[in-house]
Amino acid sequence: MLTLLEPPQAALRLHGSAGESLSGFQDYALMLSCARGEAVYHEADAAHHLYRVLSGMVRLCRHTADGHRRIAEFALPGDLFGALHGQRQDYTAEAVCNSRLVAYPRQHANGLAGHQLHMTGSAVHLLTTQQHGFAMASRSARVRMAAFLLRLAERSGAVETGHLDLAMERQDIADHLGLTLEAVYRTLHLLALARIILIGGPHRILLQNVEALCELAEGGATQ
Amino acid sequence: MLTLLEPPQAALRLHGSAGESLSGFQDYALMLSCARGEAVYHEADAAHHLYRVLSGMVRLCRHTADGHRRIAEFALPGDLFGALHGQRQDYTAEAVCNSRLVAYPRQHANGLAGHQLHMTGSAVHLLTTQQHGFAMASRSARVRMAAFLLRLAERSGAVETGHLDLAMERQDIADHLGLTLEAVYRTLHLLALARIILIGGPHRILLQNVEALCELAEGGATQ
DNA sequence: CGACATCTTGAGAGTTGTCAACCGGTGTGG
DNA sequence: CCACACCGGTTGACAACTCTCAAGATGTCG
Repeated sequence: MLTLLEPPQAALRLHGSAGESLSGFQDYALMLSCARGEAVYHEADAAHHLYRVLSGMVRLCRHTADGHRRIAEFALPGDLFGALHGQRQDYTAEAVCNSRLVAYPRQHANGLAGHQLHMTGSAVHLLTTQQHGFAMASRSARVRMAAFLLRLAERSGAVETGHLDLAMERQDIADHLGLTLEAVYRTLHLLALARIILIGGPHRILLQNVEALCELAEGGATQ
Repeated sequence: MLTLLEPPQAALRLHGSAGESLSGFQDYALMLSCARGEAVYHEADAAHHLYRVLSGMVRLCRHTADGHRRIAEFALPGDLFGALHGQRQDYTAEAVCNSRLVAYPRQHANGLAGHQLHMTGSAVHLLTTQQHGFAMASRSARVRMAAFLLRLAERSGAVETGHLDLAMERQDIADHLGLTLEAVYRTLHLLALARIILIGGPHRILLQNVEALCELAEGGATQ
């Protein structure tokens, strides 16, 4: 069973302690650490487990035929990820930064509070996917970036504090938003010039005008 | 109960016969016709029913603050639509062309085969939303159009026959793909010049090179 | 200190948005 | 019956935006 948590590509270190955040799974849950850049699993791997982020961040991505990468989602602390249905994983999961995860064997998840977990996972994923899809429907880099920052801020609780921690690299953001690396820099710079955000280093964004960010994200027209 | 099926905005005509395609719901299902352009329900209406398309096509859309319209999905014959959770509808549903629908009271759907229906609906919607979102991540009009045509062809069984029926207008396609009306024309024209499709009128597309369409939709890079 | 990855900015080319005009069918009223 | 308005479809010209390519700045780690 433990070997399932150690795909040959990833140097995951297992911890003895059990997960503590999901009732009913303690006996089967396994905690694991994952260093920056390490893969938790790869696309088409056997989907034996569900994962929950305890700390850090995980990116769920695919690679297209022509070598481009598309990041479907960033999983934040508290988020579940891993294929709910089917035998194989849909995405590759990689740690954006040093992260701690809990792995739940899917057989037990299905057996115990399976339905609830199913529904929760599905509903959350559906909602988040819809929001992202709507943002991507706009072709403007400003709108995409605004929607991305806003959603990340809401999910990480940064709307109140105004302090947003961008754990991922610029290239990650680019692959998530369907933009180029340069467009990400320019757009962030643009938002900073407009006094909507303040860039306090590569991984620190201060939200100065959430209102304006909302307007951009929502009302954003075509281009 | 019948009044629920007749929101004041839509002149829906009810039929006496019950739906015949979903076992266990015949006693509660109501069949209804909806003329081109009519609304089945509006965003934020009370979500009392689930709907299934028997014939025709329904667009699920929202209107942004600045008056733009975004079509999240086109529901084809066999597709379910309507909010699964929550008290209110997420989208406005309008008939693209004269359509026949079946309405299932959600309370009975939840009571009887509720879980299965839930899961089916969620899973289908999630899959379809993901695919669309991935296509939208590309900024190229060609890629978006190719993915749209391909997915519509797969869902309507047009891949085999090669004959695709575009019931919706060009503006509907534009609002679905996040493009302008003119871009839709140009892109279709471009695909026609490349011998990938053949335009046999506003609502008829002949698929001439599905391979090339797949390559465009999948391998499509950023621009 | 040097190598390397990441971050950042600049200049030109390409694609799409914007604006405008035209075409064809349909419905309506004189 | 015909003129007209109207809607959907279609195409062209220009501007704006982003991508591409390139170079430099900053920072991290050996």
